[in-house]
Amino acid sequence: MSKRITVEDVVRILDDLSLLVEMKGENPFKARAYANAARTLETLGEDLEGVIAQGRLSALRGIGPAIAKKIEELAATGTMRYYEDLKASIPPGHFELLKIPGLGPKKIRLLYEKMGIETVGELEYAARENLLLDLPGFGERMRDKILEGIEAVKGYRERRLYPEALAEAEALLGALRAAGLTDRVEMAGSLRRGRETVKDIDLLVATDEPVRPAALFASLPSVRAVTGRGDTKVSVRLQGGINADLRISTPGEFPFMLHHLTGSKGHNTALRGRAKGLGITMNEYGLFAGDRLIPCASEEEIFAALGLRFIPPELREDMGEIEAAAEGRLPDLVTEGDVRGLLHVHTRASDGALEIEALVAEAKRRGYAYLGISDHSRSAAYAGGLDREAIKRQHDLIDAVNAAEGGAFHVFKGIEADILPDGRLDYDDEILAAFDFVIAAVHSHFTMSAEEMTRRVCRALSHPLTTILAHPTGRLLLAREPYAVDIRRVMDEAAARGVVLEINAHPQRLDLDWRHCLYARRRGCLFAVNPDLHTREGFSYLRWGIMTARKGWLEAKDLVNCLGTQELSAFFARRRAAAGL
DNA sequence: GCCGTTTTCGGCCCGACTGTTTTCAGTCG
Repeated sequence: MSKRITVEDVVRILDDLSLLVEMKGENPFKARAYANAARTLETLGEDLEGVIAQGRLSALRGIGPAIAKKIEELAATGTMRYYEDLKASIPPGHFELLKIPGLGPKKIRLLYEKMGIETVGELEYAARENLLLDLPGFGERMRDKILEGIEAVKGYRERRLYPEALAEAEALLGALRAAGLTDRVEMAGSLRRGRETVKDIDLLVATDEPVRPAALFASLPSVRAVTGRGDTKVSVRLQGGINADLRISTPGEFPFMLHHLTGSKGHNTALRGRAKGLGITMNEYGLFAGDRLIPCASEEEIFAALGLRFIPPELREDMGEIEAAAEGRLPDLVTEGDVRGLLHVHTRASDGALEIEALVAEAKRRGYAYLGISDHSRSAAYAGGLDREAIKRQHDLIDAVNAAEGGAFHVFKGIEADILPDGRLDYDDEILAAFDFVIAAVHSHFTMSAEEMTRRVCRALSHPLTTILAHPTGRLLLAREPYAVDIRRVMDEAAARGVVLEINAHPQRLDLDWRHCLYARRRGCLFAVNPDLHTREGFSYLRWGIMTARKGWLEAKDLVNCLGTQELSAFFARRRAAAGL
């Protein structure tokens, strides 16, 4: 019985094959063929197993007899011979080298053939020792760029995206809870605070008998190695490479330890300062008035003992939360349940996987009242940007869907319009005016100076038909730094123009960053937590966006997609009326 | 390796940028 192969597995392997073939120096069009096949499957609107069972694989665009045969082999046996062989013929470190900006399959192959470089470490050595300068295509600038890239890759290697770390942590928690050895088991650390990337997993258990939970934790199947072991703490490295710490506390000390391990460091320091002002000493074992322990059964009671409302973990970043809690002006943080609909949704008309009807069905199933469709604009050729005719077809379709829904559900007409290098939007005003809302987004020319980029984005914000600014910094967590831009000036401009700031909920974006939300909110900006979804799975991204909004102190009233259909419709209409176009 | 026919093999998306090449190759989105 082989492991069930998902379409995501196949897509990943086809993308790998594309890279491997290119690194081998084979026909580049063969590499592209694998990538094309991956894109087809990525946007497959039906069940892969069904397609295979019916022998229809090679009928799909971009999948011919050879690739179909390989996929069938994979589905039947769980492995693909060709892929395994190819992978074995290339140093495993070459995949990591691809993460260094400026290095692609060709240059990596050259480094390997001329210099025998297989890993990031070897490349760093060669770059520092000036050994690369003789290679064609490598000069001093390239050397500096490589060294910069290596620093970034090293930093990324230590961290994980939040959902990945959360899944690992939940599996550990589940195993500990299932064993029933402890009174309480909780996550702590940056994971509990909802940080966008996580360096290690912190877990905490309460028990009077620490030996057995410690032994259980150290022997879990997902543990690769035990890296530290004391009376109250076990440190391990998991199979996936991430580190996890289990702290063991007594039931009585649990709330204090939970608060302490949740952090942040800055929050704890500030809170200890407040305690000291009240004549109270605070550490991970308790609150003490002199020698006397102030008993607290929960975090709520700890905060109360310090004269504070409960501070949700997301806010514990030393951003003024203690003052706010003291003055009773903590925000009433938005929850997933406050969200009424999703904007920024892609369809098959550009690079999405689902048709509008399927998107509507899924949105209704999840209890939403509306969707805002926003495919890519024409300049995004690589993503299948819409031309005038495609827009017309889509609008006719949306009108038909809305008519059929009879008001029970609403689809808004939107577009994700590229912000061109000079700051203009990707269509003329006549076309833009046909949409209910316009999402402006930078998708190209990332390497401008901060001055130029800021001017570019601000010009787009000043367009009267711009409704939302998408992923304001363009970052990809653990993969690409934000482009150079004066984000404060961008937020000022958005506030002045009434443009909504997107909190892109894709776990690799989470952009606008929560650190900027407070500033923007004070300037009077509104926000939209947008899934930027291309697949059915994308519906679940909303969770990460809401987490980010909560870290940014946002309430339901700050988010336009917490408005009801009529109110949002009126909001869009006001924007368009003000544009006078 | 796929596609579409020019039914048997030639073309495959592309524009911009970067660094190094003085006419272009590789990378990126």
